[in-house]
Amino acid sequence: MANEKDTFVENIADIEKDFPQWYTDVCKKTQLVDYGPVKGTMVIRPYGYAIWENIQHELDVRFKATGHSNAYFPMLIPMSFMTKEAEHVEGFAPEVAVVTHAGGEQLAEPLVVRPTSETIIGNMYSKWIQSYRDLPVLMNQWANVMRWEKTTRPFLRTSEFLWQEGHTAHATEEEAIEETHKMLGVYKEFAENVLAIPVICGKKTEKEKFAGAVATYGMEAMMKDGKSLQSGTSHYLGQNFAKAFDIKFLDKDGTQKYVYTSSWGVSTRLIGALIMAHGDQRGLVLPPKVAPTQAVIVPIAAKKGGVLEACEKIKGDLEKAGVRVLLDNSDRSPGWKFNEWEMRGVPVRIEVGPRDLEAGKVMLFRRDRCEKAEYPLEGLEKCVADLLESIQTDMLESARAARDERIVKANDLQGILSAVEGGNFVLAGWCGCRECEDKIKEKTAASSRVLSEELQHEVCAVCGKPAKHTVYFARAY
RNA sequence: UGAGGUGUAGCGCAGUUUGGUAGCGCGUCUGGUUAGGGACCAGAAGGUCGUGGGUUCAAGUCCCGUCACCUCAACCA
Repeated sequence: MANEKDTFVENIADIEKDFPQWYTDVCKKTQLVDYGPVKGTMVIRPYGYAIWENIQHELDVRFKATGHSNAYFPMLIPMSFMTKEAEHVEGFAPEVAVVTHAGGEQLAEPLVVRPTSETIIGNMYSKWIQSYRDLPVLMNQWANVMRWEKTTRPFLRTSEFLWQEGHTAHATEEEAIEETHKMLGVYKEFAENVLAIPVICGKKTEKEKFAGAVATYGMEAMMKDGKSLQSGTSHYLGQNFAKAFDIKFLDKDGTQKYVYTSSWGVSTRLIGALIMAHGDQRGLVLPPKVAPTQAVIVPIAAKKGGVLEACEKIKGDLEKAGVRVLLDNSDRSPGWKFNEWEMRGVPVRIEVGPRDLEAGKVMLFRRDRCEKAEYPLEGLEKCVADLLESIQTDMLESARAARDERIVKANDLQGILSAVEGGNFVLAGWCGCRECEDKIKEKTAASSRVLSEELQHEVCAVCGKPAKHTVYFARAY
């Protein structure tokens, strides 16, 4: 519960100065999340979990529309599975948790708590896939995974987190690559239309690629302080896991072939992205499509005749119109409620008092712009529904405008450094070599996020040799 | 894992320099008046200062150890 005055900072510029602190304060004060008793774990509280449920729902609709089915695979993976794909085991070895004892005895083979499920799913796919008729296999799993991170932050990096991981197997390379791109496209559409977060998608460099993948594509979102958050990934795995797990099928031409696989995922980190992409000095700003409560009704002078009754009626009407609505009839003062629900990011507030009712009006407040205006009581459902819709699109537009303002070009190391220090994404030329990528990281603390689709530079910002790519560089969470 | 910081009432903090019996604000509880931006009045409860040891007549305060949390860096969804 919020006690003292919860204005997190005085003005929006100050958010950028002390953004990490602002972020942890918001997470706790708005009752999204709490720390668990085991270090690095988080408890997602009902308000936070409700956002996750809305995210799950919106994604499930999209996954089903693209032909995918949900399934569930075990959390415990035999150690021997993890070691079958060389790059994969090397990439994940430092952060896996291992079960060595169970049932009061030491296990003959230790079990790994899944950091991701490519291996155990590969193992099952090898049994399920025999013929070209079995392909493609298009599955998704909603699950928890565990990665023993050294330092943690709510939603952005915790030892255990919730996610979905899609795993598909295809007869041909083209089809698997197409799937990889298609799902990245699904993520992009979802991020922009549901989360109202504009994203930059593209291929990751070798250095940033998933352990065991042939190619990794990422979705990067800009946070209010200009840093980037990797919000989703889609991997083309080639035949790496097919060969490691012996996933073969008999093709039409009568020969045995390895399948081509893909995997893709987004996690509860998206909740962190929502907070950091839209939040302001008053706290959360949630886009209507994922807000647990889309409209809150605050009665004024509730004891006076008719006020509470009118609120109940408005609530019923809105519910009928499909709006997630809450009537706050607790005995707090109205001002307290205004601040509380603003802090928790509810998109629309409906103020109902005796004076309004007399005039046949109510006051609507929209959280994204902090604007208040009178609306007629008659036909209010329609007004609220329309308002929610415009909040949704306005949030995306203003986030996009803010982001585009902060994408700049640079031609050398100094240019990259001053740009990222100003909280920008930087487009710079790159020759393609690991040394230059490392040097940028070392000198500017910015990492390569994704490759731009078009080549916009002639030379590498570091070595001056001809540029092979234009790359988005940014400091990242 | 490297560097820095913080642990005192449910929450946020002061007190530590210069040792002398534990303070403030918010919240909570009781009663009442209120209500259009975190209301007001009156009363009450609540902590031995993260933790272990040491110095001292006396330790929240000084010394040594230890744990937890936070920030930055490194690593990652």
